[in-house]
Formats: sequence, C-alpha cells, structure tokens
Amino acid sequence: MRFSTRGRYGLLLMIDLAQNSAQGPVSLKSIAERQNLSEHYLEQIVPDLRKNGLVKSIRGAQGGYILNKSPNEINVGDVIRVLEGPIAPVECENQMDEECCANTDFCINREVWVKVRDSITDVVDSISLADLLQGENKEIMEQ
Amino acid sequence: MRFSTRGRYGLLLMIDLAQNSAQGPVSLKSIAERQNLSEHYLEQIVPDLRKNGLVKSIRGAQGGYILNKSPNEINVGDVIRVLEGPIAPVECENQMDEECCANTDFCINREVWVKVRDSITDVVDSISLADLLQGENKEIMEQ
DNA sequence: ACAAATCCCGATTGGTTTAGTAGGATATAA
DNA sequence: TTATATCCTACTAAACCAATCGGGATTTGT
Repeated sequence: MRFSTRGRYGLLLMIDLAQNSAQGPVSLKSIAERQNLSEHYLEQIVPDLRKNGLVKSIRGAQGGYILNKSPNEINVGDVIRVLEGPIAPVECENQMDEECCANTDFCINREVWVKVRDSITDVVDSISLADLLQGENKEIMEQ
Repeated sequence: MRFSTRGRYGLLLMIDLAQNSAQGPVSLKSIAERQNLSEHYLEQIVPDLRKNGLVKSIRGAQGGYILNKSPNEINVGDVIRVLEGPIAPVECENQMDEECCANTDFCINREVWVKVRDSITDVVDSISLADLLQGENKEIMEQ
C-alpha cells in the first residue's frame, strides 16, 4: 500500500520547478542533480505532467520546463493522479462504483475502501505546492 | 496506490469468521465457496492471521478456523497490517522516521506522506469487524 | 484400522509492475 | 555549427502478485 517513485519523484520535480522556474526554464539535468534522481527516469515521467497541463516545455538549448500554473493552484493530488492514476485503494472496474463487487449482492467491505480513498483524497487535495514551500521555511507545516 | 488481494481477501475471510465461527470452526473450503475465492490462496493468507493471534485453527476433520477475539476487538487496521505490512505510503527504511530522506537535508515531501499515512491509519483503526457486520444490516454505515 | 476432512508447508509459475537504461531524432540558443 | 535540450521508442533486470501444485500432518467418524 504505497505510492511508487513516479508520484514521489514527480512531486519533487514539481517542487523544484516551483522553486526555480520563476526566472526561466529549468532543465531536467539540473533537477536530477539537485534532487539526486536519474535524469533519464525523470524524462519518462515528465511527459505525463506536460500532457496534463501541469508543466510547459521549452525545447532546445537553454530550454527546460516551467510550471504552467502558480504553485498555489497546483496541489499534490493533481500531481499524484497524473502520475499514478486515480486514487483507489482497491481495483474496481469503474472506480469503486456501486457495481464493483460482482461476487456478492453487497460488498460488505466497500465502505472501508471508500472511506480510505476519501481520506487520502482529502489530504492530497488540500495541500498545494505553495503550502509545501511554505512548510519548508517553517520546518513544520500547520496542522 | 492500492491494497493487494491479501488484505481484501483476508478481510472477507475475517468477516466470514465473524459471521459464522460463533458455533464452531469454519473450514477454508466453506469460506472460499461463500466468498467466491480460491481455497488454496486463502490457505496461503491465513497462516499470517494465525501467527498474529487474530484467528485460531483447529486441525483435522470438522476442523477449521475461529476468531481469536470478539469482532469488536478486531479492527480493519489489524487485519491489513498483518497481511500487507505496515501502512506506509512511501518506502522508508525505518517506517518514515526522521532519517528517511538521505538525499536532502530535509525532505520537503515528508509531511505529505505522514499526513496520508495518518489519515489511512485513522480510518482503518476506527472500524471494527463488528462495525462492518452492523453496517451490513444498515446497508449504510454511520458517518 | 481406515478413509475423509482439514490444516499445514514449500516450491513453482505466468503475468504485471517497477525502476530504470540505451540510443537516437528533433529543436533551438549562442 | 555546435552544444544543449526536449522528445520518443524500445529494452531489461528485478521484484511483486495472484495464484497453482503437490504433497505431509492431524483429527474425526465409521
């Protein structure tokens, strides 16, 4: 029950952009160095962020990536959903809809998974990149 | 970001026991039939439940499994932790302790994962097997 | 004593996911 | 024109998942 490196690295990448892309495009190489990640692996992750409108790319020398919205308009949930797919603690065909449990008339566990999903969603959708940057300064985020 | 079948099937197994093991041991075969699961696969899951004191086994013909505590003393989190390992949305050596992020002085994302973990923990530790059985009768659990 | 039921245990397997790596094509600034 | 970048497709080694397989040990009913 854990997030993969796609979500984790992607979030680090987005935070790096939030910190560094105000003056101009930031290359994956520099992000990879600062965050101690594989540049090639970031290369595999970042197209999803671009296609979903979270970052913008500038090709060629001195190119790189910049945030496509301001840090307080992007929250952690946006990044995670793009890189890891929908937040769903069990694999139901149609995102945990009523028809998901074909085995039994009524899936007795469904409420558990729905509550878990909703609690995760609440957390990740309530924290923006700006919150994380502010949290860094304060060392401890507000509860 | 999802639970595997171990946790899901295990929870179904535990609920089946809560419903049926009051009068005596329940065989995996009957559970597998009722829940429409593979008996052999349940056989692979149930030793973990036994070793962690959640169920008790009775060997031989007419044997089977019974709950080792009352349904309101067992909560969903107990079952999940036994079958899926600790609830930790990222893989840090020492369960998300302060030393987890060696790459940087301070892991800016740590607060996110801690909050996600805590929110999941809150949910699964607040729902007992008894709650789930009651929820079945009411069709909708209380919020 | 014996057969059936049942738990117990280790090994194997086919498929998927993860976390990358390799190598090149395209675009652009200097 | 050269160095710096993004972009794109493919490949791979390892791990994990969801079982399956084949037996062995224990108990009950007859």
